[in-house]
Amino acid sequence: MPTPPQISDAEWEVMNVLWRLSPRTASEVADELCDRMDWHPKTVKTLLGRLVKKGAVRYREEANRYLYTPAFPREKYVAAASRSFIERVFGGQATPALLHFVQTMKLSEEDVEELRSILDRKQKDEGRKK
Amino acid sequence: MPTPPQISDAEWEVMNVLWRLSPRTASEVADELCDRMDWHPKTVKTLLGRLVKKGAVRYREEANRYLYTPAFPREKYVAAASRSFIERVFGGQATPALLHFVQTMKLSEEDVEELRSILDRKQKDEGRKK
DNA sequence: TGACACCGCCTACATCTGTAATCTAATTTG
DNA sequence: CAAATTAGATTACAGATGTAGGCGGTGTCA
Repeated sequence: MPTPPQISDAEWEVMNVLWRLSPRTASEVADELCDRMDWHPKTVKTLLGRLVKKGAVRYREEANRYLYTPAFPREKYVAAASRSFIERVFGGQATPALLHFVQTMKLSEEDVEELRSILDRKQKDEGRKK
Repeated sequence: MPTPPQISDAEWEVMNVLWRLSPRTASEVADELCDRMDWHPKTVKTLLGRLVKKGAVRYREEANRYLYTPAFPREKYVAAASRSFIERVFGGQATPALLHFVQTMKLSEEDVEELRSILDRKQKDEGRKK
């Protein structure tokens, strides 16, 4: 299993579209991003090409058009990006990172409730493992 | 007050040293990083130079040596990096990011306790504001 | 006092990134 | 069918980044 290739900020935007909706033609992806990001269609095409070259995206020809799909699940990229972010910004210490987020973010009543219940579940699981 | 300039991954390492210990001479910073990162001293000097040029680090000459200090507090950079990370990876939705972290991270008993108490405090503050 | 070791400053250089334009072959359109 | 549009491939190009090397001044040790 190959490791997912590194992708840049702009490439993330493209991947985000494909993770939400795929397979997609280049133009469909471009439409989305030209709109949301105010990018030139050519730019989107270039990014798709680079993603294919580095193996983050695959395509197949079908009914004489190219359909693009992510080559790796979003979760892999989320995990890798999270790790590298925490590494850089918090010296690899995840707990300070987490505390920072919880402290600085504004959370709705429901968010807080959900967090509490996740913590409850985690504690139970921990206990069970031991 | 000007906005903190963008800094790259390698530059973060340098800043991390200065945020922990400053003011520092270039060689002191270099020693740390040559060790931890296995970088050439020249590389560290270059990075320091770039950081000075872009205004993220200031220096003063004192007893004929240069002493470097961060020009902005770490918190500013942490906040900016967090925002851009969440933007890229979670489409700007901070809550899913947070839930993801809490779910995937392994947390000690104390971590969970601390999180709970932060949540308690937040809820109380919210109530007070209303 | 001469050779050396460092210092900070300027230069180097291959990649990666953002942001397209051009070229060419296929497709749709009048 | 010829012209125009489109799609993908190739090329462009400047600024950021990682990773140093070289140069000229100066303090150091023998």
